[in-house]
Amino acid sequence: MTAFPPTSPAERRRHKVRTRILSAAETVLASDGVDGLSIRRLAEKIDYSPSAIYKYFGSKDELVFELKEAFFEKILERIDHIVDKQTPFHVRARDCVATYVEIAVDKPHHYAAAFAGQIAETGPSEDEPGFQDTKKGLAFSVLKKMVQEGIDDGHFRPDLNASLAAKSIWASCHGLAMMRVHAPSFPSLNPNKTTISPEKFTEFHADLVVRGLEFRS
Amino acid sequence: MTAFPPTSPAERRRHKVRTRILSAAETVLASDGVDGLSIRRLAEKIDYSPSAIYKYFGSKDELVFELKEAFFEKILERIDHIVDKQTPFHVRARDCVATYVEIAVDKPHHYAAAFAGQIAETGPSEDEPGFQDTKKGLAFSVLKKMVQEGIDDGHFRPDLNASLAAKSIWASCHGLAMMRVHAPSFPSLNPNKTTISPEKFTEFHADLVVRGLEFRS
DNA sequence: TCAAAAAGTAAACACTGTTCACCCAATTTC
DNA sequence: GAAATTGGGTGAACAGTGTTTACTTTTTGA
Repeated sequence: MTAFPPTSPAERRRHKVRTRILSAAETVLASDGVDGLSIRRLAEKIDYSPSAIYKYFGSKDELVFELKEAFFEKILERIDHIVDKQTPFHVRARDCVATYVEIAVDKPHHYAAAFAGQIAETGPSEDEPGFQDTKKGLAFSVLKKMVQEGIDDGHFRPDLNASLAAKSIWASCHGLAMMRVHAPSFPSLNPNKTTISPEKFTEFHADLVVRGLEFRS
Repeated sequence: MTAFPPTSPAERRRHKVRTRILSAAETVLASDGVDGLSIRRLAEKIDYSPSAIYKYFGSKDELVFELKEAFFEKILERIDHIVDKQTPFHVRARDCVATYVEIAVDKPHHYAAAFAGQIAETGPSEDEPGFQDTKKGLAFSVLKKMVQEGIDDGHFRPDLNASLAAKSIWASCHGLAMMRVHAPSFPSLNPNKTTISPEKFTEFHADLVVRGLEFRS
């Protein structure tokens, strides 16, 4: 259990090495993905032996998990920033969707890795032990709060369950993010006539998602 | 280039071995995912040497690609069957979404593998060379046709572009499918009060997706 | 029948994550 | 201060992986 912030020189040194490993891993992940991120390659980058890594991380998965957490923390910050703005509600809502997707596209390997754990691993299933505390979980609760606001203010259907709606939104965002990550030219590159930039398409998608929730008289 | 259907005894034998490999691979993929699917394990299962596999498939990726194609063919069949039904439009639309997700959940490893290729591989980006011919591409065109029908019949907004709308729908389906694949208890297991079955949630999601497209006076 | 082509194989290459026994230096305890 | 204990760091090994190469056997076609 490495204390944070580090106090003793020993802990401080340990923390420093840990950080060196993590930032080396961060670079490799960004450029070559989780498959290109090998312990040996990491060790070489920081001039240690491969086995040394295991004095700091129990396994590769554990190491990658920390990278994912940091990534979601960054997403969380960006989204939080948008939610706090004083722009009209539907603009904020659309911006959240669009921003989420753009971050994913910006760091495709990070995003893919974040959701490519072993099947049956921790997805955004609320109330699973620990999920609330994870950065992913925090991001979700922010989203949920905004949906609740939309319901309370009459923008969204009053019969909506905020938690379920938020999950549906997340799923829709996730889907587009994945599509764009795995096919950068999505939705199209050289089509019949439907020439539209990925960014524009993301806005279009965001609009549809929000529309689905809106109250209609 | 193995001809199909096979004519000569040689080709017939070759085809038989190929099929044996594929069906062994199919079983392993279903139970242990693409990571558990190793050439050596496959070879052992069919009592061949590992290198023998390479006389039938150029690489593991090539082999897996065929499994994915077969999988999408199955999806296509199911969806096609729904589209052809004479039920009300919005029922059909919702059923398509729900069915797509349920198939994914039914064969989680298949679905995950189908979309977990190298980043920047073939996603549903129309008009990329060959995409139209792939099973994935075919499935997409079926979806697009249904959306067009929805527009023409006044169920959907008349200003919609069928191709873009179809892609948005697909993204939303894909997102939920991925969520449910990676977190089987999604949307929730033991929540505060929001007890809802995954199936019910999928219906809810499908409903939202369709709503986003609907015409409102 | 005999040459050519195809099918199948063992062994190796270059990787992977992980563990083990060991060494050495720093820290803690007496 | 000396002895003992901890913790960082290492090389070598284990058990895997996809793939290639050289080689042998079988089957095919003229």
